[in-house]
Amino acid sequence: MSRVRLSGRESGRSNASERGEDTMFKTNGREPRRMRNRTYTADAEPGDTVTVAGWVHEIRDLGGIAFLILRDTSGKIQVKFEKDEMDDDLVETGLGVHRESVISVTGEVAEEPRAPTGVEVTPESLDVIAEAEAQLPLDPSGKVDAELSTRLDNRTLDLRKDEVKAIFEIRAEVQRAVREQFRDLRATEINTPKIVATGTEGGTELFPITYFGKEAFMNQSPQLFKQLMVGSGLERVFEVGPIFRAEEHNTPRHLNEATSIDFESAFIDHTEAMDVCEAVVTAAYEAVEENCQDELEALGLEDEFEAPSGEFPRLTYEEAIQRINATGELDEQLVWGDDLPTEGEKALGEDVGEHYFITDWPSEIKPFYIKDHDDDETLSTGFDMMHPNMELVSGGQREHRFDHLVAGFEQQGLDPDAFEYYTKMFKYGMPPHAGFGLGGERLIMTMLGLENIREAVLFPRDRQRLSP
RNA sequence: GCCCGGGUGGUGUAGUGGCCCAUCAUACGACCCUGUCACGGUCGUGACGCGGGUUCAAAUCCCGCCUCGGGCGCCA
Repeated sequence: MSRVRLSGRESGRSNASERGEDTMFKTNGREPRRMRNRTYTADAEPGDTVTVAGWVHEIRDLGGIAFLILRDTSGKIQVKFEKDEMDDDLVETGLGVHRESVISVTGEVAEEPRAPTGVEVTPESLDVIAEAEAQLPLDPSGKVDAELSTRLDNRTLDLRKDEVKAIFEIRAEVQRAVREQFRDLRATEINTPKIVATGTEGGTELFPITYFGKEAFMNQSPQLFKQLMVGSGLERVFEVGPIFRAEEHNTPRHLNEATSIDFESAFIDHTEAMDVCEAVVTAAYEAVEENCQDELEALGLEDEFEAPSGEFPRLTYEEAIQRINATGELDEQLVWGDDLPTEGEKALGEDVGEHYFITDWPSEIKPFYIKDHDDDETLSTGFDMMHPNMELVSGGQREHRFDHLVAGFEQQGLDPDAFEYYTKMFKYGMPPHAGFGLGGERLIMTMLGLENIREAVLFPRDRQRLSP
């Protein structure tokens, strides 16, 4: 039986124990003495005398002998109590703690084939650092399920479960890979304001706030700011950051605070933006496949997980509605100009069976800042990138010509003056540019087959949830 | 915003008018058990979201409220 290993650490990421001793509790000389030489359970080697610290996962008392399973971020280790041969106080303390209490145990590690991980610790001393209450609001050992709502109310305990922790390790890896891919493409990471004076499009619901007595809003997208930056000396930028939407929807795929992965570049067109989009999503999958095998295993996905290979099919809007109509899944046939209903998206996704783009949308159903085709102004350069189950990305070539931009505002019933901070920069040399916004949580959700987008956020904000 | 469906011990559930001072699992408490690994065994503690109504009788039916989930619309 193989030992529980430190998640992901052996696959290229830095490992404290490889650099020498555990540094986590050594860098600060003011840490309690007993923490300085703490050893991760996964690093406890037979013959060593170690101090391991973590949570009491389970106690199995067989009478004359008892086992305490101690869990930390690296895995679990068995602590053995032989009652006749050990100090009574030590036994009483060790076996008297409630599950999920934090303890530290110092003792010798021995090879033991009968132990779950092949090694076990015989305690010489034991400290109860933080006792947990007897009744827990959810069961971190996973023997009894908890509903999502209960889990979100008790996220700390929820993330003591390997399969939940794995989602966020993977999320971190996705964000790392995405940043690396953007950096490889010479894009500069930027951070734009989340408190703004005006919305991006005006149509979508915004969260109003008071800003020193003035009306302000939480930003629903970095769209306008990232466009302003392609005209700057940076030329090509990306941002991974929060967006806020006040829509009162109640679905497993919407959040009121979400993470948007945004990209925008000067001197590229919408087809090149699609190339970047494809590269970024593929890079995220490949990084997870390469560096997160333990996490995929914890989620039971080790066999089925597969990075997309090759190019994503690019369907025009017209082809898309024809294919949807051909599936016969919809009661009414779609006609040119219709937005794609959820049911249609699903039918098409099933038909295509992989990530794909929908291009050449009718101009009228795409936002004003998306450029129309030069040879056909009824056709937009806007594109969506779809996972078979849902929309992940929206992007396009942007309107960089001042006159056309202002006309677009007016056509959508927006007051160009309210956006003067934005439009005026189009008078001083704005290059042609394109980009996209990718829903970070939707990427994680579809990648891991999560049933609810809230599972991809530590502390989701939805229509009814404002805390924790 | 419109529509639909839920809320039963700490947690997850069974229970569609009387068989329910409510089922099962897990947790918790006590006791037994020297190799467990979802340890096992015996006993015990613990719940019908809130308010009102119908009825001889309500967890169960009705109304309001609170709360959770979902469908549609919408969605960078």
